[in-house]
Formats: sequence, C-alpha cells, structure tokens
Amino acid sequence: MLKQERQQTIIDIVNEEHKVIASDLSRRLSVSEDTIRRDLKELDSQGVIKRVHSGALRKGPPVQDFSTRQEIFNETKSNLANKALHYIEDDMVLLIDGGTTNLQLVHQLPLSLKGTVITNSPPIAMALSNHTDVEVIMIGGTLFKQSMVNLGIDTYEALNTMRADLYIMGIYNIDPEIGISIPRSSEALIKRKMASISTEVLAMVTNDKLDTVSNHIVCPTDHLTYLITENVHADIKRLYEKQGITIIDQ
Amino acid sequence: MLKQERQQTIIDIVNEEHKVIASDLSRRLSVSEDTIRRDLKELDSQGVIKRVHSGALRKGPPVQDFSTRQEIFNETKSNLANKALHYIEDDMVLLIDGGTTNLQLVHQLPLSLKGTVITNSPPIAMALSNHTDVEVIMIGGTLFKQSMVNLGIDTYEALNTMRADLYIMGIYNIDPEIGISIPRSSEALIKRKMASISTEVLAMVTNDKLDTVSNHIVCPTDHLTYLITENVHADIKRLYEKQGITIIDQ
DNA sequence: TATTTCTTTGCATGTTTGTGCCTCCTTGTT
DNA sequence: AACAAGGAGGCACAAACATGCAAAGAAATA
Repeated sequence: MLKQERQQTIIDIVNEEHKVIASDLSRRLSVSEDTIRRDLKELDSQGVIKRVHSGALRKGPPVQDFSTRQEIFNETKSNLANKALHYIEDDMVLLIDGGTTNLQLVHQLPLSLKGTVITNSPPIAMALSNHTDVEVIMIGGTLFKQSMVNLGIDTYEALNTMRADLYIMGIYNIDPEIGISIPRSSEALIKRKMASISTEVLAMVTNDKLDTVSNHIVCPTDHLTYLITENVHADIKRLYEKQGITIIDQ
Repeated sequence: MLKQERQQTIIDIVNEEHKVIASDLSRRLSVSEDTIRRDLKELDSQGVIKRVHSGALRKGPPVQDFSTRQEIFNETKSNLANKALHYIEDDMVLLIDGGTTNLQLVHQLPLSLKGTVITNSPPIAMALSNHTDVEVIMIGGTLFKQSMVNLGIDTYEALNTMRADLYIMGIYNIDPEIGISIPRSSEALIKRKMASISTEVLAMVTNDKLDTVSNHIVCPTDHLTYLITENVHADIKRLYEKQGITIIDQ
C-alpha cells in the first residue's frame, strides 16, 4: 500500500470515527506504529488532523457522540431534505431508518404533519417528540451504537407485522449497476426487509456516496421510487431514470 | 479513552450540570481521582472551568434564581443516583424504564460498566451510546411522548421473552399502603410486567412523590427490593422496612 | 542494464507522557 | 480541637514518542 494512499485512508478513518488510536491504526493498516506516528505527524503539520498523545482527533468541532454529531448543520443535507418534503403528505405511514440525513429530514418536517412514523432509530423517534399529530411506532431490537439503529432478529420479526406507504432509506453506498450497499450485513438485512414492506422507497444521497460500493448489498437501485441528489451529470441521471427511478437533482 | 477526549467530556458535564464532584467524575469516567484532579487543574489553568475544593464549577454568568432551583433539583436526583450505583455491578442484566431520575442515573453509570441494559425509553438508550461494553436492547412499541417510553401490546409481548436481574423503576406516586401508582393505565401495565420479569426492583424517589397517589396502581410497595429516598422520618422508614424493603435514605 | 540517489520503512535506543499509588499536608466540618 | 475528606508532590511503571540508522525499494541517470 502506497504512503499517500495510506494517509488518505487515515484521514477518512479520522473523519468517520472522530478519533483514532495509533496502535489501532497500526494493526488495521498493517504497518508499524512508527510509520503511523510519522503519518500522523505529517498530517498534523498539514493541518488535516489534530495530533494528540496516543492518537489523533478530527479537526473542527470537537464532536464525539451521535447526539452532538447531529448538531453540525449541513446545508447540503438540509437542501436534500427540503426536496424530499414534497413527497411527504398528511396521513401517510412513513418508515424512516437511521442516518444523519434522515434525522435532518425529520427536523424539517412541519409540526402540523399528521400521520404515522415507524422507525428503528431512537434519535429519529426523539426528534418527533413535538409533532403532536404524528404517531411514532418504535421497532425494538439490539441497539447498534455506531449508526444508532435497532437491529437483529427482534427488529426483523417486528417488521413482519407492519407495512408503510413510504420508506425513507438511509444510504451509505449506491452504484447504478451494483445497487445499494452498506458495510454491515445486519443493517443490509433490515433495510432490505423495510423496502419489501413499503409501497414506495425514497432515498437522499450526497454526491460523495454516489458510485461507491461496500461489502453488503441491500438491493438493486431499481427498488427505489425516488432518488434525491445534489446536481449530477445528465448521463448519470439518465442511467437511473432508465431503471424507472424518479431522480430529483435540483 | 484519550486524555483529550476525557477532558472534553468533563467540560461537557460541567456545562451541563454546572458543578461536578471529583469523586463522581472518577467513577463516571472510570479513572482514578488523581487523574481527575490533574484534569481539573489543567482545565482550570486553561480557564475553561473554575476549580474549587472537591470539584469544579462552570465558568461564566453567575447563576440566576430560576436555574438555581433547577440545579438543586438536579442535585437531589444526582444524589439518589449515586446511592443507586452501589447496587449495580458488572455483568448484570438491567431493565430501566423512563423518567428523568432514571436518565440521570444512566448518565452517572461508569463508562467502563459491562453488561446489558433493556429499556423501552429512547432517551435512556441514547444516553448509553458511549458505554462501549453495555449491550442495549430496545423494546419497541408506540412512543408515548409525554414520558418518552414505548408502550402498548408490542411492548408487552416483547417483555414476555425477557428477564432481568434488576429493574430500575421510574416512580410517579408512591404510598406505603396504596402502593405505587401512576396517572396512565398503559404505563402501569408495562411497569407491572417489568417488575414481574425481574429478580429485584429498585426505585429512586424524591420527597415530593412520597405519600402521593394517582389513578392507576402499578403494584404494592412490597414488590420493591430497594427504595432510595432523600432523608425521611424514621417512622416512614420503618413503615417500608416492615414490608421487607431495603430503604436507603442517607 | 547498471549505478546512483532519494524515499520509505522497521528496528533499536533513550526520552517523555500519562496514570495510579503513596505519603504528607491542607481544608472544611463537626 | 479533632477528624475526615480533599489535595499536592514524589515515585514507579508502562505506554507512547523522537531519533538515528540500516535495509529495502523506487526513481532517476548514465
């Protein structure tokens, strides 16, 4: 693995996990701790990360847990959410899973909205505490803390007894040919199930997730009804529209 | 846990709770008091907090009357929680329902705690997001927003398949003769069920809830194993002890 | 291709940092 | 005044670190 490649990986890991421990990186990247230390030192002097004893921290807002992570207002996500709002109407049964983009959407739901929201994500449920006319149904399970959703057999079985008009799916990776994928198989299973019990499926994706792939396939992209993106090239747009997906990009 | 991370956590706690006790922080963050003292000293010299004997205070605007009252309230709950911590050990299966006192307790659980927490309250689940060695099992249901707990038939049925070593019950009303009661029958049902699947039951009550009653009975007081209170008169204490309850009031 | 030069990496070395424990001192409370 | 709780400073140890050096590759040049 090239040095530059490795350092980029380190940056990605720091951004994703908000902190890294040098010895940990050494094992994950299969190089000596000395090399990692040299990398961290270099990245720190470039100002990309903040070096601390025994590891490094992400620069910028000192965030650590999920609840504070949501506070970072992201204009892109907010714009996506605004577009998605057009597809949400009163008296729908919505199924919403985890992810910061979905959470942003829930925050932007009008307080006057009437309907039902089914979710396996505690933060989503809490964000709806002021929506007096929305009935919130939580699906239980084992809490997966990294993405703050309930997963497992209990979650799966609970979904067996439900249905929804619109599933708002949180996306990690999407590729027009490979489909929608995610790094954790347990999440893939639940998302697939959720899609199968919903009449329509809507997904919001930021550009950095377009045309990326990871280990576990959720479903092909043509399971989506609506795909909401930032501006994309016309040919990419066509690629999705050919599959019958309504793509909203402006 | 990284030093910087820990110090940031301390800052967050100080800002949240306006005052901290060194020995409490030691437990919550699972490091020695010496380390905490060093942290506080450092943060004080940075001017982020104000170091005082036995702990630290939040810097900034002097406390107003209203928030002072709020603080005293919190302090009571925090004290109750500290006493309750003695009954919680590694590798237990805890069942924790809703309520601000229970939430306070969860915030004060040591980060190093190992075990399982079953809960029907999304805020409780979220408060455990940093406890890496605690498996959180959420019980689903219909979210009752007023007290932020999941209730209903799904909740009841999920509880049928579980058991716990210790149930930490949130209390609204308690009277030595009438028993434990609550204004909502749906909550009473779930609490009763929770008590029935747990080996021991612990409850924390502030004085304003002692000797009060409301419509729906959860169970008689003798279903409690431990009752943690503020200081109470000896005769009230005897009243409970006569029922075989361990009462902790100091 | 062969040779030189430069970069990257891992290892060995002493050094520094972070933490817990201990002892003795200080502070606050009866 | 007596006593407990909290704190300061020193010690010890392990983990993390910087530095120098040599081997192994790359890249460049002849």
